[in-house]
Parts: sequence; structure tokens; C-alpha cells
Amino acid sequence: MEKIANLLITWFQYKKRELPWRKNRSPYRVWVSEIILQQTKVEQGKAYFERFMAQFPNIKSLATADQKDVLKVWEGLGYYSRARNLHKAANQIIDHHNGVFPNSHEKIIALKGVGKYTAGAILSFAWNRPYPAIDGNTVRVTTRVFGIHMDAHHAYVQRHIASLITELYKYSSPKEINESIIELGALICRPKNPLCTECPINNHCVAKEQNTIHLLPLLKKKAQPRERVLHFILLHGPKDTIYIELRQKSDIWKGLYTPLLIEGIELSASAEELLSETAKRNIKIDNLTKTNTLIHKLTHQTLHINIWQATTKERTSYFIKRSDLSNFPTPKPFISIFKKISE
DNA sequence: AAAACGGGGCG
DNA sequence: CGCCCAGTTTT
Repeated sequence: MEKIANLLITWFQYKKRELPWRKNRSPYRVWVSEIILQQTKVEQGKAYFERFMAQFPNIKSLATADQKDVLKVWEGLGYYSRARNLHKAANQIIDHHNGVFPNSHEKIIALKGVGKYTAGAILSFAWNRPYPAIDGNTVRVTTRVFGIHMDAHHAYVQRHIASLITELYKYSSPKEINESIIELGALICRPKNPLCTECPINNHCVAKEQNTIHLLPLLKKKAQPRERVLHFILLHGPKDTIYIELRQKSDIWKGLYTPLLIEGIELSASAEELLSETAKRNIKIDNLTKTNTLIHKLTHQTLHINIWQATTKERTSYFIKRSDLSNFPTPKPFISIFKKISE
């Protein structure tokens, strides 16, 4: 174990990437970057991190912002609950910790959106405290190096990995141990085509020795995504206004704004059928025409989307000036559409 | 314990 | 275009 720890950190000090969040490891920066990096590739996360930090440089500025503006910075990144939780947790810190980022594991993991991994990352990266940060990279590296041929999600395996990582803390700092393992997983011990010849610990890798690297880690199969049909109507009102609605249910895109949504009728539905649906919602519309249809794939749902155009003479509170559209966070399929309309 | 939650990238 | 990646909350 001592040899592995030393090889890892020597490699890391030499090969680690220069990343925006590594410039200054304040708890706030570590926290924001770790939330952004959940389910997100480093390359995509960089620009979002820079913009987020520019707009919300500290806990207070984030806490006092409108959730809508936090989601606007998050627009296009996906898993929007991360942004809502980040905003809520900033307020938790203001309300319960006097605006100062808490430094105990118990208090950090109590923050909305912070689970075991993120708590470990904050404690180790910001304060060099000995808490494992077990993410997908860590699981991949450790199951291979130690030859763990068991379901990686199983609680027993997670505890085993944690104890192996903790043992490495005897030989080097938790901060560098955690970060070097994650970096090794990202750069060398990749899911496909790992670069074993460049790996600093290839001589200590059980899976390499067994020729079982391609089999590890052992992961469960995912469920099939469900199919879903959505009709969106770009509804133009008087005086350069457009109808938008806030998604509020516990469903995809909560907190974001979309055009008028009609769900529950088939993809091939006629304009007449849509008209009767809008009538049910007491919205009188004219000139309804279909403009295009697209498929938007999410991990858990495949969305079949029809986009329509229509006009109306009504003007309720759901209508905003087209030029204000850019202030409203919207899901990926509508970013370019809204941009075009607002011009 | 299982399902829900986006979007990007690769072959 | 099918397949892969994956922490936290909710159910």
C-alpha cells in the first residue's frame, strides 16, 4: 500500500491537469465545482464553473440570488436539481452557519444536494481531512487495482473501497490521495481503452495481472427509458409577447420555462385535437400550424416533441415580452428557439 | 432498494 | 444512432 500511495502522488504531482477549480481551493469553490462535475464531463464543466463563479463569487451572492437566475447560469447543463439544491444550500449556510461554510462532516452532508461523495471531496480538497471521496473514477480504479469482482454498487463493496482508501492515508495526504485516484481514473484508468502502459501503478494492479480490466467495475444494467410524447406551442400574443410557463411538478426541467405544453395526446394528433386541448385550458388560439418535430433523448426518457406555432389575442400574466426571453432558463431543446424568437 | 433526474461524447 | 457515463433525492 505504501508503494501504491507514493507512486500515485508522484504521478499526480507531475501529470495533474490545470483546472479552474484547482487554482484556489476554498470550500465554496470546491463545493460548486463538485456539484457541477456530478454527471458532467470536465471539459463541459469548465465554462459553467467560470460563469457561475463570476456571477456568484461567494455564498452570500448565491443565497440572495433568485432561483431563476441560478438556473439561467445552469441552462443547458442538465440535472437542474443540482442548481436548485445549490441555491437552497447556500441559504442553509446563511441561516444556520452564519454564512460561513461549515467544516464538520455532519454539517456538510446535511446541506441540500451534498451526499457522501461531495462531502468527502469538500473535506479532503479544501481542508485535507481524511474522508474518502468515492466517485465513479475511484470505483473504477480501486475495483481494478484490487481486483474486486463484485457488484460495485453494493454497500459492502463501497465500505471495502472506503477502508482501502483510508489505509492509503497512512502514507500520504488525504487531499492528494483522493485527487490522484480520481485523476488517474479520468486520464489513465478510463472506462474504455485504459492507458495501462502509462499507469504509475500498473505493476500493482490485480486486474491487469489477471487480464480482467475490461470486466471491471461490475455495474448493474440500467432500465429502459420510457417513451413520452410532448406537444409544445409557441404561442405569440399581442405586442411582441410570447406565452411561457414555469414547470413546477416533480418532473424533468422543474424550475425552467417552456412554451405551452400539451401532453396526453398522440404524436400524430391533428391541429383540431390540439385546439380542443387548449380549449380545455381556456386558451383561445388561432393560426395553429406544426413547425417541426424532434426527438430529445434523456437517460430515463425518450421525448418525442412536436413544436407548433400559433397566435392569440389574449394577454394574461403568462405572456412576456419576446425580448425578455433571454432572462428565463429553458431546457436544451428550446435554447436556440428562444434565442431566435427574442431577436 | 429502486427509480428519477440531462446532456455530451464515442465508435 | 446505440451505448456509456453516474451522485443525490425521492419514492
